[in-house]
Amino acid sequence: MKIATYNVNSLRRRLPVVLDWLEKEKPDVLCLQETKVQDSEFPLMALLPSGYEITYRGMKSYNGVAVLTRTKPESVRAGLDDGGEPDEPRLLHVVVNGIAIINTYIPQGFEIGSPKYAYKLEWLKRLRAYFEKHLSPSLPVIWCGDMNVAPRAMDVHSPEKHLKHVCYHETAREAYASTVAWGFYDVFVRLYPERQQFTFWDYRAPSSLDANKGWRIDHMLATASLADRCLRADVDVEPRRARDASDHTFLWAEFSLP
DNA sequence: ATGGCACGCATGGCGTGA
Repeated sequence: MKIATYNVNSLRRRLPVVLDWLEKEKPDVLCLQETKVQDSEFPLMALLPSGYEITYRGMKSYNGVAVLTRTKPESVRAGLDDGGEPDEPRLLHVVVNGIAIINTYIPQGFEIGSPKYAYKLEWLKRLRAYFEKHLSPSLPVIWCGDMNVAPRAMDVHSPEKHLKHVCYHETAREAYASTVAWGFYDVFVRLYPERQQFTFWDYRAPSSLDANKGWRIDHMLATASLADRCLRADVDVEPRRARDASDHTFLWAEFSLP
């Protein structure tokens, strides 16, 4: 099973990139974040010819997640369900081939000390509670998406400059690590522990891609039994170089299923 | 040290992203 994750930064703007990549890579599952489109405006007609089943939850202007699957999901959930703000356009949980796939767009957090940053930390905590409530580390589970956290110093260019950045601050890394510790393994890191490989390069420094000044903030994690079955994973940088590119690119992984 | 670009929108500037 091949599964990929991609922050599109507007699905409508990125349709050619997404359709090209589906055609080229033929994943079984593609998780998208920042679709930036409310459900009534979702570009279904453009995507259906690809043959994928499409599950989506969006809102106007911001956020929004979607999951494309070869087969119809056996079940679908959206948002956190602890009685707080469900924030559906940031979490889709589908089950495909008996495997739970959780696609998240973790809040970015604006700046340290802001209410948005507190919300980010709380969101990661609530997500761990979600895993505890609905899943088990002994089951095959995949969690992927735009986590807005660079877990290690090597996951951001110039880490010393970004100690107070909301995607690298110690408290963000700790919050993320605490959710991961529920029972997940980063499959890219397991395969390539020493490799520096970013998934995001800022638009605002047009040279960021050529200078490789990026961040690894998009992640693919799996519970133990599944992580052991991940034989290949990689980041496809080419779509970041394309015309009208997103500021993120695709991360994918393959699992050999029993 | 600062800002830079892209996107969406009850759009002609602003909020948001990271």
